[in-house]
Amino acid sequence: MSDRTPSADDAYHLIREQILSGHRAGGDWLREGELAESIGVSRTPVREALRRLTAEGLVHYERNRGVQVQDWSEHDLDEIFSLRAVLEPWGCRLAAVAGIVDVDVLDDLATQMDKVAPGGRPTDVDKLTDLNNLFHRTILEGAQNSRLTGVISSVVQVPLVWRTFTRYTPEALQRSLAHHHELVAALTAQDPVWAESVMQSHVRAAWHTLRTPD
Amino acid sequence: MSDRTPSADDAYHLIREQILSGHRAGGDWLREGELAESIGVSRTPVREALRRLTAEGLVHYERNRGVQVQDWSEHDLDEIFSLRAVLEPWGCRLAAVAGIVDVDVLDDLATQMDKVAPGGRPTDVDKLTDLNNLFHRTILEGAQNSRLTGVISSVVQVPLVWRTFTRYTPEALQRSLAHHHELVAALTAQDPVWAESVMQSHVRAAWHTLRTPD
DNA sequence: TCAGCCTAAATTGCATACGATTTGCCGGAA
DNA sequence: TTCCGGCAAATCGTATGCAATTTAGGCTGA
Repeated sequence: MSDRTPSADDAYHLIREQILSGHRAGGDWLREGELAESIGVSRTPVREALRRLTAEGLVHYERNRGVQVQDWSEHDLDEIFSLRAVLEPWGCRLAAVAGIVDVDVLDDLATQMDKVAPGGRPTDVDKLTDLNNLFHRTILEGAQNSRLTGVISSVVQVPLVWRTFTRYTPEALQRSLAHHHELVAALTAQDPVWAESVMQSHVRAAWHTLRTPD
Repeated sequence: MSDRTPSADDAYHLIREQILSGHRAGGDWLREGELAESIGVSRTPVREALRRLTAEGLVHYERNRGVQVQDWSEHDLDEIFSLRAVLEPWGCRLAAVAGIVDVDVLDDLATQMDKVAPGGRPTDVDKLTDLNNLFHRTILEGAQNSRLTGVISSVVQVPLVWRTFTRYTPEALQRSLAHHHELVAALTAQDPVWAESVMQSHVRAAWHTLRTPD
């Protein structure tokens, strides 16, 4: 009961992590046998993990052929961000109206992000990513619609989007960080229109930032 | 190669059908052994089906305890319809702009629904349900955003919503059928504002219809 | 009577084995 | 050389068996 193996949805988390981090590239085949061996379990739990990832859209499944990591085009990015640009501002407005978001937590997250990326130059992208995802999720939870939260997170789980900040210029990142503080202010003021429009700017700015570089 | 068993994502479709049709009520436990025997396969493919259903939110999974059919409250209905009321009108607007929806197909579907429910009294609810789902899906596909389509269908797959028409009064159903024809007209005219607002009326009317009776 | 433990049945979690399908390679014929 | 058939290797799909966990019931003792 001490080193209890939570068991093999470890497999799920491990594989998922490898995909989101970009360690497994789009198009790579994921072989059940290989994964099972590397994780140290049998194929059964690996298959289970792969089916979960299939349902979430992170991998692509073909009967009798296996699964490969989904790969992502500019078109996918547009789909994702046009959807986000509708849903996140709406959720942010709902959160402002409901007024149950803990703005102190939010403010703390925004400040931590400032510290991790002084001058728009991140020192720890993983940390920044975690903080950012938590920030957005916290706001959405304030909208009191669990399906909204679920839908957005299912759509955002794409390497390119997940690791958004690896592609930001210092200027873009600083603007993004400023948006966070403005969101805190709008939510503190419980002004739904303000909150919605800042979030809309925030998402659309991110969209363009990811589209143009490279 | 003639009677090739497509195999046991049969299991998936069978179980899913039983849930959506209300044959398995919310809260019912789904035992792997029982399902396997009734379907005529081993537990392995049944487990796979159950995991898919878990990912889709149709059933609730607890480790070492099994899965039970998700049960649904009025609050779930509100979550679903408030989300639909944002997404479907938006998708409808996009479809009107894109102008690639085959309005003849749509018109045909709307007409078929009239015939299946003369005077707002359905003769075959399953047929009506199928036609309605296909109608909505066809419009959404015209929005050219596959994630939008996926997100909405994942949210709509709830017995209460899926079998919407079993709870309609003749008047409500007739209004719904009229909306369909108006949607065809708006999409034919390629008027995004018209299309969006009709769809918004359509969804919100459905919401209230499902909320009030009983 | 009732709380608590302890055992047995039911059920799930995982590993393994084997059949089925697909893929890649090799040789032969045009 | 190129195309095509066929065989072997790789890989997936499913069945089965056993270990681990949970649940239910009865028994004991206060």
